[in-house]
Parts: sequence; C-alpha cells; structure tokens
Amino acid sequence: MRITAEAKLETRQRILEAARKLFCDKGFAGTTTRDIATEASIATGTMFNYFPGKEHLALAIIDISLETAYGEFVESGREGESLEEALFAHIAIGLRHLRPHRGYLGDVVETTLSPFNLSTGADESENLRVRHLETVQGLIEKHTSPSTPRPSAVTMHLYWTLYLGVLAFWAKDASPNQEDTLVLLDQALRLFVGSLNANPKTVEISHDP
Amino acid sequence: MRITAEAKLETRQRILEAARKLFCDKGFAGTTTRDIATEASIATGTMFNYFPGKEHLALAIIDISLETAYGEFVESGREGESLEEALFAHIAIGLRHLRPHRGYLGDVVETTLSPFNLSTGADESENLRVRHLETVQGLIEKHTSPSTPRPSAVTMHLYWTLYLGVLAFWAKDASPNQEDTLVLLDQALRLFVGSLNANPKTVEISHDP
DNA sequence: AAATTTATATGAACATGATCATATTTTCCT
DNA sequence: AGGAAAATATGATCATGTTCATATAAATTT
Repeated sequence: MRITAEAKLETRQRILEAARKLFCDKGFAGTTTRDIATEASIATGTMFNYFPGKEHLALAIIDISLETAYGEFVESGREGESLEEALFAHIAIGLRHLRPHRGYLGDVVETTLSPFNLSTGADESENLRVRHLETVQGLIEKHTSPSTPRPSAVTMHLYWTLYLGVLAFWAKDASPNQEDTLVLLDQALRLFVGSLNANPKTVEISHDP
Repeated sequence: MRITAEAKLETRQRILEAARKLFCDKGFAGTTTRDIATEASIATGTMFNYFPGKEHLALAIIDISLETAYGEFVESGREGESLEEALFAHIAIGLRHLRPHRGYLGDVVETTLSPFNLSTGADESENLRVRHLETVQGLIEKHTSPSTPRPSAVTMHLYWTLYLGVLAFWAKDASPNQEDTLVLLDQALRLFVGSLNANPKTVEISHDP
C-alpha cells in the first residue's frame, strides 16, 4: 500500500510535469491530451483518472504557481504596506510566478476562472478564486477601520472582474516587461480601493430590467 | 442572380433562426452543429460556409440583439442625460434585449468577447467590441469638458472589463428580475466615471514585473 | 497462499466541431 | 441556348476531448 500510494502521487506529478512542459512549449490548444499521455507514459484515458479534464490540468498548474506566489507574498512582508500597495504586491508577485504560463493563461482563465463559470461546485477553480478573494478580504479588513462595512458580494465580484481584466491585459501586453500592465493594475486598484469607502448611494430599481 | 442572392440571404437567415431557437431551447453546449444544420435544412458542413464556427454563429445572434438595443437607446434620447446615466441606459437597454439569450450568453462571451481574445483581426467579435467602445467613447466626449484628456487605451480596457463583469454577473443573477445586476452596474459605472477625471498619478515601473 | 474484492490502467469507441474532395448549382461568356 | 468557369452545397472524413467496458494489479479475506 505504501509503494502504491507513492506511485499514485508520482504519476500525478508526472502528468503535471508533462502538461506543464507541453503547454509552455506548444500552447494549450496546441497540446492534445494524447500528447500529454504519451509524454507522461500513460494510456490515453488515464489522465482523466487524475484530472477531470484538460482544463483542470492547466488550472492545477496555474494553481501551484499562485500558491508559491502567495507564500512569497507573505514572506515579503508587503502585506503590511498600505492597502493599495499590499494588493498591488499580491497581484504583481502572482504575475511574476505566472510568467512561464503567460502564453496559454488566456485559454485557461477565460473558460475556467471567468465569473461566468461561478459554480460547478467545489472544484479546483472555485478553490483558486475563493482563496484569492479570501486573501483580498483579509487585507481589506486589516487595512480599514472596523467601522468600514465588510465588502459586499457585489464589491468582491467587482474586484474579481478587475483582477481578470488585469490578467487578460497582461497576457497580451506587448510593452517591454509588460510595464503597461502595471499602469492598468495601479489604475484598477485605485478605483477599487477608492470605492471601498464611498458610501453606496441607493440605486432605484425601477429602471430598465 | 437576383433570386440566388436572395436565396443566400434566406439560407443565412434560416441558419441564424435555427441556431437562435436551439440555443435558447437547449443551450449553447447542448446544441450540436448537426442539430443546427438539420433544423435549417442544410448539410452538416454548410453552415461553415456562412459562419466561421459555432461560436461566431452565437455571436452573430448576440450582435443582432445589441444592434437593435443600440437603436432603441438612441431613440430613447437617454444619451442626453448625465454621463453616468447615459452609460447606465446604454447597458441596461442592452441587457433587456439580451434577455432571451441569458442562458447561454456566458458560453459566448467568455470565449469570444473576453479581453483575452483581443485580436484574431477584424472578425465579428472585434466589431461588436469596437462598436460598443466607440459608442462609449462618444458618450464620454459628449459629456466631459474638452479639456478632459481622451480616455486612454488602458481606460477603455478597464471599461470593457467592467462591462464583461456586469454581463457575467447578470447571466448568473438569481435575484428577481436581476435587480442585483443594477446595483453592480451602478457601482461599476460610478467607479469608471469617477476615474475619468482623476489625474493618473505616475506609477513607478521599477516594481515587480 | 489461494481466492475474492476493490482500485486502477488501458485503449477502443464515442461525440462533436471542423475540414475537404467531390458533386451540384449558378454565373458568365460567346 | 450551350458550354466553360466560378461559386456553393454536400457528407464522408478527420481531430480531439472524453467515456466506458474490459483487463490488470493491488488489497483484503479466508
């Protein structure tokens, strides 16, 4: 039982590594699940015993990078800076760790992290989003006065929207070292942080549907 | 030649109508291109002579609705209201026209309108986004003082991001009549409009990459 | 250790979006 | 009108993500 359990993990690792290599090399669309199986020395259908599908595989890779990035963020101590700077660092460090996956990030994010997908239940993409949002919520609470109302679900949706927008921009950013992304990130975060204190004026719901 | 050219258009219409019906009925993923072909009384491959792919077909349907919506917006005279209200009306009227397609809007938007896709060139999705952004830019220019700087590409990206976020929220909004979406829309637009006047502080690009 | 049960790997088969050589129809030329 | 050339329709075929009955191996029981 010991040997086998380890072998399972090893196979899982082998699949992840094969996928990572191929995705980086030939992109997400350019890599077939058969390619991955071959590279990982398993049968065509076996990877589906380890991951629900190709996209989840890619997401798992992204997830690992972001987990590492989070560790680095915590280590850096930059969560102690101003809210805006802490959020900036959180995202920027994430981007740095996502660099190797920039080429195919779009394919993953657009179909898996998109807010349109909100909800096949407790799968891996949920985890990633929820974890990120909990971190952000924690930072907000840490940096605002206790009187400030907890950010609403709508507000957090807004944050996630902005975050995906930044990721999207970054994935396509042709400026050297993706500097332009930092401008966008700065602008987006200033918007967001600014909105936290603004008291929400009531919206009349008699408008258009 | 006359009769045939009309027949072409008629076939195109038949495909669009078949797709619209099936998408509304069984969703985007639940409808196969073969279903559409059958419903439209054409061969399996024929629809690919009229549309580059299944998604473009869905996008064309969305596009028609939004074109109609734009007409109604212009008629309504609400572009004369405050910038925030004009933008609100522009989007809200769009949502009203997209209602029949709410069930499958996500599948289309996420893969076709997502900012990740920025650029297979001048295809239909480009058109939709560009048209929408031009309208918005027009509204901004109309409502701000000539001294206000033209919104940058980054700013417009931010707008598009927020717009997609609203669409995503709306597509899943379970509140009666999707009222919650209007709250989000209001919040998002207040953010955006507010940002137009704020002078962008320079961002030091020495930060993380 | 043999037998049984359970978990896992396998690759053939399936579903479906898309392609493409071929057949059919339309348009153009004389 | 008759035939050549171009445009269009067709459906068999392909590519690929995913499933599933079956085979194989591991764990458990006797």
